[in-house]
Amino acid sequence: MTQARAPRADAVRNRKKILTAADGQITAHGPDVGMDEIAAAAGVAVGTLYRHFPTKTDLVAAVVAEYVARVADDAEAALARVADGSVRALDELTAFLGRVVEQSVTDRAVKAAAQTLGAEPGNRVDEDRAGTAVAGLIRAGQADGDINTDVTVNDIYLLFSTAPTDQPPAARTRWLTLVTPGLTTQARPAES
Amino acid sequence: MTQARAPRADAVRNRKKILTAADGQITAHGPDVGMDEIAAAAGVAVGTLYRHFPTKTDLVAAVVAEYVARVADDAEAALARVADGSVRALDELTAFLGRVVEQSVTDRAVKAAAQTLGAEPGNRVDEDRAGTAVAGLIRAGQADGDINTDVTVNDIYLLFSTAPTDQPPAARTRWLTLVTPGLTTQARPAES
DNA sequence: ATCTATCCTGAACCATAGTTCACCTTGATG
DNA sequence: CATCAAGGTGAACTATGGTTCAGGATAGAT
Repeated sequence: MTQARAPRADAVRNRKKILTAADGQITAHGPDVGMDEIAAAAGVAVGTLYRHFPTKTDLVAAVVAEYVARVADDAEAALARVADGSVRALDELTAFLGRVVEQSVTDRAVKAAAQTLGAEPGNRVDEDRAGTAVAGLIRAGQADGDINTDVTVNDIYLLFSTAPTDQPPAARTRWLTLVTPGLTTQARPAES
Repeated sequence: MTQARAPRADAVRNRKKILTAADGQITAHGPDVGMDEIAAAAGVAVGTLYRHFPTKTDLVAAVVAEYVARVADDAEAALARVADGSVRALDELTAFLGRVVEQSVTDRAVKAAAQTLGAEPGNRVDEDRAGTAVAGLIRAGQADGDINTDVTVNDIYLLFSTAPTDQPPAARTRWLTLVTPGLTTQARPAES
């Protein structure tokens, strides 16, 4: 067992700066930001990007992975609240969807970039975590009689992937209103 | 008044071939197909593309315009059928949405290309035609008591723009099922 | 049949953006 | 401190893809 040397402190710092900058730049200027611009935003030279991520695809994949992890955390927190019994599962699920759509300016840009570059999310672990949590929410909602019995996790994914991310907030809210009834057992009441 | 000379026959033919090829290629290989590939698919040299469309953006804009025109025709036809009184407006609207989602492999790719290149659709005329027709369908459906009173054309646009185009047919169908209840006054019955 | 304006061709040009690499800096270990 | 390998730098290289243009072909009019 040869003792592996620990990575240098500034290297760790830079890696973090790069990921943050990449996320920010992709969100702000779309998937086509140059590596140069990401590097500039991170206050680092281009070469440093390539030291940490062999290719742009890898960099984007890392950003996506981080995003997925955040979503997974969110979903698990929601499920925990439901388990406490303090809130209805349907409400929690709706709120969760809302939050995702909220941040989804990022989501869209990042996902688009990922697709364009053919990047694999890499850590399917977090994806599964999110899926499991959402499945729990759905089951709970069905037990309450609020969520339609034929609804599955795939349906949530489907809606996810079609969220109107580049639209203004009002449109995103409206979208959520329009889409929710398909999951529930209740008809949607007309708004004022 | 100087008499403008009529365009040559082969030029007209080529223009059509180019538009068809561009549509096909963009649909098949995404927005990033090269001009070379489009030219090859059209059986024409690159220079010819540039004779008809000064820039790639213009070419894409033209393709989008054609697509919009087709959708407008479809919507108007649907409205006409409703006016006959032979079909319910809600059914016709749903069917219309279904058809759009059906062809929307094209839609998505083309729209994405348009957005990437910042192409203006150009003939807002056809867009208005589609909008007017859809508005008519909605009004009719509301008169029937089938469509929720707060639904507007913008809602339809919103759903349009979020159609899961790159998904397999089964997913698209399911999506339509999930989304429709938001428009109607009825709750969705669970599927088998 | 001839003529010419219109149209087509495709090799070459150029701008952009990802990627490399030879050289310099610096954090950590002794 | 002294040392050196890990880390950082940024000019230069390269691949890709939109765009141009000088020369050749052809539809259509006379």
